[in-house]
Amino acid sequence: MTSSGGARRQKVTLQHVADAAKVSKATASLALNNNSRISAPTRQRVLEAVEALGYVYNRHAASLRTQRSFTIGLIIKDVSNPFNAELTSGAESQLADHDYSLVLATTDDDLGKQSRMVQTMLERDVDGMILSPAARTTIESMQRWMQYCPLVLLIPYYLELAADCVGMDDEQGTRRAVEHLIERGHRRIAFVGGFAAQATRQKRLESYRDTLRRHHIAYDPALCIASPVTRRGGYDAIDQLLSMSPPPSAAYCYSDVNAFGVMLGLRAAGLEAGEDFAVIGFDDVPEASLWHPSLTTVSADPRGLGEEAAQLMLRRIARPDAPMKRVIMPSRLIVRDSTAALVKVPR
Amino acid sequence: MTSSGGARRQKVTLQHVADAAKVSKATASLALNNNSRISAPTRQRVLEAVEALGYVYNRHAASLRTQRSFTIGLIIKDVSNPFNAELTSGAESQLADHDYSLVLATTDDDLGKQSRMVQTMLERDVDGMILSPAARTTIESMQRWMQYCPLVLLIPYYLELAADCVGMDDEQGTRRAVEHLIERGHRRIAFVGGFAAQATRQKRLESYRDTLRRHHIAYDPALCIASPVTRRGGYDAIDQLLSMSPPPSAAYCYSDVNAFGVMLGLRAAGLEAGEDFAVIGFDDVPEASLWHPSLTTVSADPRGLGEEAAQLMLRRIARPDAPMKRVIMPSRLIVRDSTAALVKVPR
DNA sequence: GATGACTGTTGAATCGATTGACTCAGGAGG
DNA sequence: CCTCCTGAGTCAATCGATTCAACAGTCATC
Repeated sequence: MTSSGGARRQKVTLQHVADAAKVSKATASLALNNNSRISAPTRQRVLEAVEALGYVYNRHAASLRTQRSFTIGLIIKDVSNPFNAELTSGAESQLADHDYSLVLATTDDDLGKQSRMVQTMLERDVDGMILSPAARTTIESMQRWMQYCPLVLLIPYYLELAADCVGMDDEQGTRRAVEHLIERGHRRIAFVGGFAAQATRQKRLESYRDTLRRHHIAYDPALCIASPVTRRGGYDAIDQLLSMSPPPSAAYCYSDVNAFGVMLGLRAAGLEAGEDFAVIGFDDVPEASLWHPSLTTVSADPRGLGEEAAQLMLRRIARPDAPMKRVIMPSRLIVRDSTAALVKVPR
Repeated sequence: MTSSGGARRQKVTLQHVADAAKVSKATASLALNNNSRISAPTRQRVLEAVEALGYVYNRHAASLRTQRSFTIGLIIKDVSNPFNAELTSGAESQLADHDYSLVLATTDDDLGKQSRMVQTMLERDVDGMILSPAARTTIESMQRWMQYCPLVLLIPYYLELAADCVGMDDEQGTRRAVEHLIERGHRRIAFVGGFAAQATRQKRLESYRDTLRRHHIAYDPALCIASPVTRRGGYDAIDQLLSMSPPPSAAYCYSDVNAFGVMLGLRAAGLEAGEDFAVIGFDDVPEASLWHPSLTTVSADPRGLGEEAAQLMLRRIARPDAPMKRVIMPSRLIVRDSTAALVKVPR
C-alpha cells in the first residue's frame, strides 16, 4: 500500500544555485554554458552548488528563450517493422551523440494521424522532423510544414520539394537483382510485395520493367502481386503465382520479409528455393544470411539510413541555408543460395 | 542549389491571436482550453483567428507554467531488437491516444549512458519515465530518479522499490515449457541464451532449475549456455551443445531469436528440430508460427507489455498517490511442431 | 591624471502561455 | 434605490533560463 510516487522533490532553480554560489543568476547561467567571460574559480563555485543542490536544468525554460529545443521528431509509419526499428535505432544513437533527443511518432500510414503527429511536433517546437511520409501525402502539406522547421525525408523521390532526403538506390538495386535472375536463365520473373501507392515500390517496379525491356523480355502485369510487407504477404503471393500456367520460375521481392514468406510458401508446396525456384529479397535483414537456404538480397542498411538522416538534419540545423542535399545510399546485391541453381526448364 | 530551409515563418503567438479576435490574451488562452467562462461566440472568434493566422501552440511555454510536459520518456537498451520494437510501438500508440508524446532513449545496457539519458529526460521535465533498467542499475539510483518523476519499470523483480512495474510471468512460462519437454520424454534439457546479469534470465533460470528438481532431474550447469540474444547466439550455442557427450535432446531458449538460431544450427548439423531435437523459444514473435518447423514457444506479447506500461504511467499521473501496482502478464505455452516428436533415445 | 581597453559580473527585459484576483454590466431581490 | 449575484472578460504576476547593455575595477598608455 505504499504510494509509488515518493516525495516529489522541491524544485531547485538556477536562482537557488546562484544564491548558493553567491553570484547572480546571470553569472550562474553563463558559467553553466561555459562562457569564457566567467573566471575559473567562479565557474567552479557554481558547479559545486549545482552538485550540492541536485539542480536539474530546465530545458523548457531555455527553449522558450532560445527558440531551440534540442529535439528532433521522427515520424514513421510503424516502429515494429524491423527495418524501421533499425532505422530508428540508427537515428536515435546518432542524435544522442550530439545531445539531441528523439521524439517518436507513428502514423500507421494514415494521413489524418500523420497531420496530428506533425502538429504535436510543431507544438513541441522541434528543431527538425525526419519524416517517412504516409502514402498520398501532398507536396503542399510538406511545404507548409517546412515553414516551421527543417524536414528530412526518408524517401528520395519528392524532387519538387526543396528538402534534404535520404534513400536507397532502388533503381540500381532492382536492376542488379533482375539482371542476376536473367543471367541465371529466368524469363518469367515475378515481382512480389508492397502496395501501388508506395513511391518506393513504384520506383522499383519501374526499374524492374525497364530492365526486362532492355533484355527483350515482355512485361506481364499478372506476375506483379501487391501484398502487405509481411511474411504472410509473401506466402499468399507465391501461392497465387504457382497456380498460374506457366508459373514464374523466380521472384524479386519488395522486401526480405516478403521473400521469407515466399520461401515458406514454396516449401509448403514441395519446392525448394534455390533449387526449383529463385528468390531475391530487398533489405538484407540479419536473418537473410541465416535462413536455409540463405537469401540472395539487395543490401539496404536501414541503420545507416537512420544515421544518415540524422546527420543531414544536424547539418541543416548548423547551416540552415546550405544547399539541399539528396543522399542515395548505394545498394549491393548479396548473392547467396536462394538463387543458386540455373533455371530448370528454360523456355 | 535551392536552400532547403524555405522562409521561416514569423512566429505567431497567442497575443497575435488575441489581437485578431479582439480579446485579451487571457481570454484567448481560456477559449483554447475550452474553459466554460468563455461564451460560445467568443470562443468561435478565437478559433477562427487561430485558423486564419496559422497559430501553433507552444508547449514549452505552457509546460513552464503548468509544470506538465505531456511527454513520457521510454528508456530501453536497444530498439532494434524486435521485442523492444514491438514494446515501443505499443507504448507509443497508447500514449499518443492520450495526447502524450514519447521521447525515446537507448542505453545499450550501459550504466553511464543510462544515467545521461535519464538526466536529459529530467531536463525535459518528462511527466514520467518507463524504464528497462540496464544490468547492475542500483535501487538507490532509481529511488533518486523517482524523486523527480514517476517511474514504471519494465521488469517486475525490484520489489524493494515502490515503483509500478510490468513484466511477463517468467516463472510460470518457464515451468510450463520445461514440463512440456519432460512430458515428451526429455531428460537432458539445455538452457540457451541471455547473460547472467539479466534479472529476467536469472528468474527463468531459477524456475528451470526448480522445475527440474521437482521432476528429480539433476541440474547440469554445462547445459546452460549464456549468449547474446540473437540468432547467431543460438547458432553458436547449439554448436557447442551438440559436441558434448551425451548431448542434450532439447533446448529451452531465452528468446525466440535464440531458438531460431538453434534451429538453423541443428539443420546445419544435419538434424531437424521437432524430429531429432526439441526446441522451445520465448516471446512468440510473429515469425515463430511461420518457421519450418513452426516453433513451440512461450507467448509474451511485447506490444501488450508496452501498452500496459503506458497505462500504468497514465494511471500514476492521474492519481499520484494510488497504491503501487505490479502487473504480471500471463504467459501461455504455444505448442507447435518444434517439440512434436517424443524423445528418440530415452535414457 | 585623464583616457581607453579589458575583464568579470550583474540588472532587467524577454521568451509565450496560464491562472488567481479582479472588474464591469446587467438582472434579481428587498 | 441599493445591494448582491452571476456571467463574461481582463490584468498582471508567474514559470525558469538567456542575454544585452551597463558597470565597477584594474592596468597600461599617452
